[in-house]
Amino acid sequence: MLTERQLLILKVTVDDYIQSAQPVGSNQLSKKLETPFSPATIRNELAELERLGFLEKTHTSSGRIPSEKGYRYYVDHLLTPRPLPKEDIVQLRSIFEEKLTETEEIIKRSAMILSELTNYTSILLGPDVRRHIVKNLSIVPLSQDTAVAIIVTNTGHVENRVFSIPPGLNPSDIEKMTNILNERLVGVALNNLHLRLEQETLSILKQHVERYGELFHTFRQAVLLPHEDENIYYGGKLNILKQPDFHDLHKIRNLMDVMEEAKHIPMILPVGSQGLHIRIGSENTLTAMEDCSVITVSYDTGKEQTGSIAIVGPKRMDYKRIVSILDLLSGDLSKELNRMFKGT
Amino acid sequence: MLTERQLLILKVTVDDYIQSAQPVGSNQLSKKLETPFSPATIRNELAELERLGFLEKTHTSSGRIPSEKGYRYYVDHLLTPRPLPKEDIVQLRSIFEEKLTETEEIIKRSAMILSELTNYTSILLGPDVRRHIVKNLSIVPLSQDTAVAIIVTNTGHVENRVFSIPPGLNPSDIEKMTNILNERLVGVALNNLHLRLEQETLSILKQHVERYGELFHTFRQAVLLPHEDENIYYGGKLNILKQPDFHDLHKIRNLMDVMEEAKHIPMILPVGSQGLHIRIGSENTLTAMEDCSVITVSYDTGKEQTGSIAIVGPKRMDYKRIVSILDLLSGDLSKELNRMFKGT
DNA sequence: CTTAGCACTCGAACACATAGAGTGCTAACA
DNA sequence: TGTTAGCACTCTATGTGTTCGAGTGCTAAG
Repeated sequence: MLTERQLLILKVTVDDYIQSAQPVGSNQLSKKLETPFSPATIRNELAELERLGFLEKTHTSSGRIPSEKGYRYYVDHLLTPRPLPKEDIVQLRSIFEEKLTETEEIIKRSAMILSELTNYTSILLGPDVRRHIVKNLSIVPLSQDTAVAIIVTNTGHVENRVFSIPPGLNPSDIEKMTNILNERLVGVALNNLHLRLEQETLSILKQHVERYGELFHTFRQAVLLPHEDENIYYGGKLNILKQPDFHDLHKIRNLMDVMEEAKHIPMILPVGSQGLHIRIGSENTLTAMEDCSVITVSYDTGKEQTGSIAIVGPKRMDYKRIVSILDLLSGDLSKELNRMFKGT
Repeated sequence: MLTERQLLILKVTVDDYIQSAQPVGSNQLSKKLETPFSPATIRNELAELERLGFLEKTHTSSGRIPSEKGYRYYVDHLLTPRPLPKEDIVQLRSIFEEKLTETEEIIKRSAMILSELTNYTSILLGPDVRRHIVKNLSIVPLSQDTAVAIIVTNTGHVENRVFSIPPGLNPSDIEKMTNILNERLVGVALNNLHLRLEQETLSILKQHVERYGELFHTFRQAVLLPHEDENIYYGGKLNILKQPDFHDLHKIRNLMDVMEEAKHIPMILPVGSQGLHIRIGSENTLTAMEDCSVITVSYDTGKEQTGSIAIVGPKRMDYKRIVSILDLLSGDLSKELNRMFKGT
């Protein structure tokens, strides 16, 4: 068990290192502590903290830096979230100032403000498109052999895909098909659409639409998969380059690569989980992120749908500040989005 | 005027430096030349080429590297485009293999393939959305007070925007409005839409739609500006980090910053111009790009619409190869897109 | 005009010395 | 018994000197 003084020294050490990015020595600490102990005393404590695995040295005669275990302890027990400065709150709230009408816009904007405010990279995931509810379906013919299928969801999201239509098809058949689709599929979630399409509409189409087979087939193909990556929004991708912790070009490239790959996103932003989570260094599943810390938080958009936010920075991240910021934003975002879609 | 031999030496020097990124010395050149002159002779020529401003030294006793003037001369007079290797052609043509139905998809894919093939960054600009022709307009109500306006263009592009509707409006009025808009605005280009909206539809709406004022106002607001930056596609943004020429993190950040800013894009990709252009180093308008060369080419999509492609790399760029690649791709792209939209 | 020869220059790599920040340990102190 | 002053020690960062090699410019001979 750590003594009061050890806790204090650990806290101050981590705080100092987070702020300065320089190993912290006993002299510095001695000056900084409220109850000033001599450097020698502090050296003893530092040695003990190192023995316990909370601190590390970069080389034999250097000051101490927090180990991952140290950061973890700091985050779990020593984090005293202080209220955000007013100007930060103002800037965060500015997201909702200009009445944006689209979820997408608000999230985009949040990503930008977050990265400005934190100087780290922000990744935001919008509510899962696949759970949106179909509000309207339409088919607009473009040429002899192509048409565009448009699906509007309850959130105002619009999916659209060009598909080919069998040449020489009777235009009224397309209209009929549109009507049938709307009758049967409005109210269905996008991820069920495919299934329902066959169950509910195929037999009816058969009765009313000539050459339904070809048309149905290409249409079905078109609505098969919503673009999965268009739901990810980034802010401050280049902020990584600002961090003194990252100097190895190779690692930077790896990191940026991983973050942009849509397929890695679920590893960074655990989709299901609620609340705020902090992953430090090797606690991240992706090895490219072993030098990073990631703070994630979920927000909800009503109707049991959630989105999530991640801030990616160095392990030497300003945890206190980021936690406060994310707490505030996730709340605000939830409120705003719920307000927007209360009537849909 | 340069002698035959000087031309040869200049060409080989540039080629060699492009390939190795190392200053080129007289010994190396002597070995590499077909008619082998002694290093001493070559030194004399190099000195002359330097005096004329085509070559530079990094320090007094180093080999030579091309100056901007040198690159310019090389590009203008010494570039002998050789046919692309087969595998490159195969990879380029693979863009059109899987029959993509949307312009956007094809361009996205081109950006990716280009960056893979060149190891530089590619920026592609799609055909100017504002010149697309309205094919269909529709309004889908989402809730009591919001609706989404959807505009489909002849290219299959779909613009959509959520806007608010005055509460308590008669739903049939929205339908009426949609009909009127379709009657009057189909066939109009997006950039004229705003003007035509007022000229053609306002008076008719007045007659048929109750409380047309509020509805018209918010709808008008919604279709005001298409998102201008959604027409830019990047490939291999991180390839910059691969180039040995770029090591200064600060410059890299500036460069990447500039490229991602939509407002700078017109400076990189001159929208109006036809054909292939090469800008070397300080020939670029943006100071952040003074260490880069940019090769741009336009492609056409029929109906007098054009898009453009840029490859951004170091001044020490493989001009020969990139020019060949862009030549081929712009042709293929034009053909394919023209084919796709011949019937619209 | 070409080239061999040569003195010269500069950068990269390496060894070495020094200063400074920090440590651990011991012994003295309260 | 906990705290602290003192001291030897360690390691990094910085600067200096040396050497090696690649490359140059110039001169004089071919």
